[in-house]
Amino acid sequence: MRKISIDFYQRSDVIKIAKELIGKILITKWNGIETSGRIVEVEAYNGIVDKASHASGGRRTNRNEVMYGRGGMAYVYLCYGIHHLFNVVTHEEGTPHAVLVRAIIPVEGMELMRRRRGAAQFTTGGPGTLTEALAIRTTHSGSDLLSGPIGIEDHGVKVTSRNIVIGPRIGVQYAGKDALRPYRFRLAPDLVASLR
DNA sequence: ATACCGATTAACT
DNA sequence: GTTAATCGGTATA
Repeated sequence: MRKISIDFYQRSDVIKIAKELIGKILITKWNGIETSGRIVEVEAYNGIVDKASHASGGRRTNRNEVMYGRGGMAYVYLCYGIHHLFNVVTHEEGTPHAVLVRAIIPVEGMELMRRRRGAAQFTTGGPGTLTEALAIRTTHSGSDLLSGPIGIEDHGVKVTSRNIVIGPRIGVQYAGKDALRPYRFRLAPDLVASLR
């Protein structure tokens, strides 16, 4: 039940951090009420050299400014004008690394998440649906994961590299050869089933 | 000012 | 397999 420390986020290897985020608990707390889920799928975005990243080539805009801040903050942006996508900013200030959280397994606050999703049966298996379940919006971009309403905790579930399936990232065809890089990580399906 | 596109999703055929 | 939804970023003028 402990919040992940600042040192975890500020390391330089975004691939390693992405893998280690698998199995951790993403929590939001609004008005004293918590909802949470276990992270089961992520993607790493490797800074200015990564054509799939919003910071590709050193691009710096109002939207992605928080990526250039220190690790341990939330980067939330609007995708396709509809979906709020949540990222964990990593590395130290000045290096725009980030990890996109693509899927969670609901843990706490099922009823509230169900209501937010607006369906009798709801899923949190996509980057846009998990933010809806946890009520994360673009206005929360820049939120501090150590002191703010969005946080990540380690509840002691052990995940080894053998339990992680690696593949190319989704929806980044425009990135040329960078689209093929093995930067997508998900918990092995049998483990996902056992934790659900 | 105008046009095009995207780190997606749910509801179709 | 296809498509509408919907808006900020980016490029072009």
